[in-house]
Amino acid sequence: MREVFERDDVIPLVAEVFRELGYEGASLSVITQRTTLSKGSLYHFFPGGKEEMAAEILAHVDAWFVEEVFKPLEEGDPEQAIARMWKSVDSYFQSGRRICLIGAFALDETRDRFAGVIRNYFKRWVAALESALKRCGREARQARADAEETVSGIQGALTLARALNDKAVFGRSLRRLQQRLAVPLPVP
Amino acid sequence: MREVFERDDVIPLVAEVFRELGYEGASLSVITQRTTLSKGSLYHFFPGGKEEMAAEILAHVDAWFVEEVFKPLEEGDPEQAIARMWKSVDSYFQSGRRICLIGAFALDETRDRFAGVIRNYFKRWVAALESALKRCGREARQARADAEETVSGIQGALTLARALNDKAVFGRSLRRLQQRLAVPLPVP
DNA sequence: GTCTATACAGTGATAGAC
DNA sequence: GTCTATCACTGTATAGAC
Repeated sequence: MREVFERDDVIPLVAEVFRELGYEGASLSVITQRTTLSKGSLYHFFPGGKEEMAAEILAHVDAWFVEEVFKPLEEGDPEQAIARMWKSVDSYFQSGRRICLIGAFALDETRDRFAGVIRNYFKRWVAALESALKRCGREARQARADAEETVSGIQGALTLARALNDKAVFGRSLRRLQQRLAVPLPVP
Repeated sequence: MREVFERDDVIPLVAEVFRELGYEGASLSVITQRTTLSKGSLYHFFPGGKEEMAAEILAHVDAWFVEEVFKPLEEGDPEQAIARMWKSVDSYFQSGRRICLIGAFALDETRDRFAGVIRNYFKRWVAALESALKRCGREARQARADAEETVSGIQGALTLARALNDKAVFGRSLRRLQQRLAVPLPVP
């Protein structure tokens, strides 16, 4: 029995390896095991090797957030978009069982390789949320501060949940952040 | 010219390499360069190799926080201890230029090797802060929530500052967290 | 598009001279 | 306590058969 893969089938599998082991820790031998693909096949899909795999995955994750989270925040109904963000974040990070690959890459020298993507991802998230908050009627300075604090808080929650090996921490943190972000509707 | 090192002289140097490159990324060849010590010498100090180096460093960092932050929070005047915590955190993480080694280790499979230390570090930090907040007169549930949120928030701030390559983010986040934690003194 | 076989640099680690 | 020399092994990457 022999399976035939598409490039896009491989990406999520490899992504999970990077998430679990980090860039340096994700060796090709582990990747071959998890994908059930040989090195030859992997290099067929990604001639640039490991670095190309990681770049592709980061672009993939980024694109998902752009469509699912950032664009709605930027363009859609702000309150609906914010509610959707909380839902997407909780499900994407599997209620704290899964970490943020881009956030993890930001912490070590891996950042240097992918500085652009990493920076843009977080920059756009903060800016998109800030925009939505302003359209909710929040004052400009406050919107900026709250957006930054929220994105930062999500990353912190992921770290702490992982460190304590307690996904409940993630749920609690998310709920606190969400509550703080909920603006009281302007009194009619 | 030939330098003679003590084990304790080496630890901070190696620690910085781990912080920058992560556990897997910190190769012995880099460590020899940064310490100016040969592999032979390193194995003289750390017969257990890389894993022993990392364990030693984690214990070192942990001990520093215990003395500088946790114990004061647990035993000392709570308001003074909290003020001291903010100062220590800002200076330890060099206002956002330096990341948290223990937090970074928590994110990838390195966590599995050092799960105990990592868990205890964060657990004790949260508990110590919670204790101080209670002694400040805060209600128990609120104290717990605020402690968790603060420690989590610091980790998030480190991640975001690194990702955006903007240490100002760290300063702002720290100030916001600090402000939220500041309890209004009970009205006399 | 998949595989095996292979190249060869770099890895963590050890032995032994000084 | 320091070094150099060397070890076996795994790392990424490539070539070529099917």
